[in-house]
Amino acid sequence: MSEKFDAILSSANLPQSGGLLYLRLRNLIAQSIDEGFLAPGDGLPSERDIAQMTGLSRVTVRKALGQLVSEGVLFQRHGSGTFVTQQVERFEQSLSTLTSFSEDMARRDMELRSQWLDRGIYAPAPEEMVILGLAGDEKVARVGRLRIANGVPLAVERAAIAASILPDPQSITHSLYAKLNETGHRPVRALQRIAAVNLDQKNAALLGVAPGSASLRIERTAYLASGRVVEFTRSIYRGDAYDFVAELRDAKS
Amino acid sequence: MSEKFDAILSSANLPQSGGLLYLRLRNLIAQSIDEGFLAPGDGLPSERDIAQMTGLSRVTVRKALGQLVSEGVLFQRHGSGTFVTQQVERFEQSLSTLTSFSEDMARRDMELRSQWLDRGIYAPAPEEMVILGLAGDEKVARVGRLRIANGVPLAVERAAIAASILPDPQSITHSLYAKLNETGHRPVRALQRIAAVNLDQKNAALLGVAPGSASLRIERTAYLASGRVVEFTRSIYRGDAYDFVAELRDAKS
DNA sequence: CAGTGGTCTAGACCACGCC
DNA sequence: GCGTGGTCTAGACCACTGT
Repeated sequence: MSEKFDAILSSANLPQSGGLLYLRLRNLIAQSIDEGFLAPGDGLPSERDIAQMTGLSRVTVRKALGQLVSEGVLFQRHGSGTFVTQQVERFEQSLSTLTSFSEDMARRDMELRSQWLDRGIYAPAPEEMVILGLAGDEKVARVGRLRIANGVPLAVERAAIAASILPDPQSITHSLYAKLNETGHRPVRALQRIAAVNLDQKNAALLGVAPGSASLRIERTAYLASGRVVEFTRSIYRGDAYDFVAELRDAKS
Repeated sequence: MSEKFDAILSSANLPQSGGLLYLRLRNLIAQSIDEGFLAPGDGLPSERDIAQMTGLSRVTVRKALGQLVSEGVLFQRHGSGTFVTQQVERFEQSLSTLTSFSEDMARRDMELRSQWLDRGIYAPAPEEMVILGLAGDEKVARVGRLRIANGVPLAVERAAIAASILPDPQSITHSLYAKLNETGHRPVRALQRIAAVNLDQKNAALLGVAPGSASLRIERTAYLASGRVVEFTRSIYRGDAYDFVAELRDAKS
């Protein structure tokens, strides 16, 4: 198990030559993975063993490992060990056609699961009143889901819809858009705002990745043909699992 | 200076009650900022002072501060101190029209500067040969720039163009697209792939943010009217400074 | 229960900024 | 020169996982 490491680590004479110790160890491990000495799923020696092998303190070893964990190269399981991350399959989503997550995955032949985080009628937050154009006494339906494809959590999706349009959020079984379709409230147009954010602890736990991992926050405002706002959704997509693809055309043509 | 902190920190009796120490300190500071006790630009006491005030070790204080730094709430300057982050102005970019960074900023009346990272003719990498459709002996022009708007570094942009289209990259002064326009090689269509990634150390240093900060990596492949690929650009945009906006339409309409 | 990662301490020295 | 953050050490104890 750790003979492999003895070769990798001792050959490099870490304490010699210039540079910061934790960075040299970090690069050594990263390089070993790049060159295939360490394969995805492989376990590393314990932090204490690495410290002894390299002659570094455990704190310094932890700093090197911690940086690779925050970059998504390694992951650690309390009480179990440190391992090389399995590359997850990346998904693509178009930024020009308007489809829901469920429809998108069905087209790809993925096994999609959802875990309900929230599904009910609430008094609207000020933000929701403004965006959805709610009257003072109107309620809002909130639908929050964790989206899981082939067993991998991909996104946290929280939608808000006027209760007058969706009075019974509990009745949604699969697709929100399918439900809106039934009642003639399917949106025909949407604006999406995309930003990169570091995951907070709560969303990181839901998505099964390290806090601070890069993710895409997408705020979508969807409109009916009449121009009325029908849906406002704020989603968090795992950065390591999702690509968004857009086609641009020359403004002058 | 630190009387304010004495009140904040001592009133909370950190070492008492449950929970992890570094998280309690982290939350205490975050809360102080949320509630306005600490304003953007304000300095915090030194790590050693905070340690003494709270009765924690400096390592633990650093762990609490480090988490807030990685979230972009605080920033630290070596030899100077720890400060509350100034909110940077966010920029929006459309994902439906094809414009270059220079043109985009000029429209906004921003003072744009570029710092050259790279500008020359090279032997192409395999990836470049495939994407740009280069012959075996054809060279590639690389144009790498750090984009700075109103003094704030916003993006790292690295473009690759066939040398037969852009034989003299040194002659570019401002806009790459303006240059391509001159020689009749302006792209009319582009595909963009957008992903969220954690910044590595090098790009983080260029953009002036903490390593690990969330950023948007955008790979753009641009096409001439003839269908030939004219440009492949890989850019890194600061996540805290950029929103991308897309308009979606129903596939069925 | 043995081994793992997670937290925490009390020190030390270095590198940088500012006066 | 003095104070700041940045690195590093040698230990300790806790919490979780596996057998």
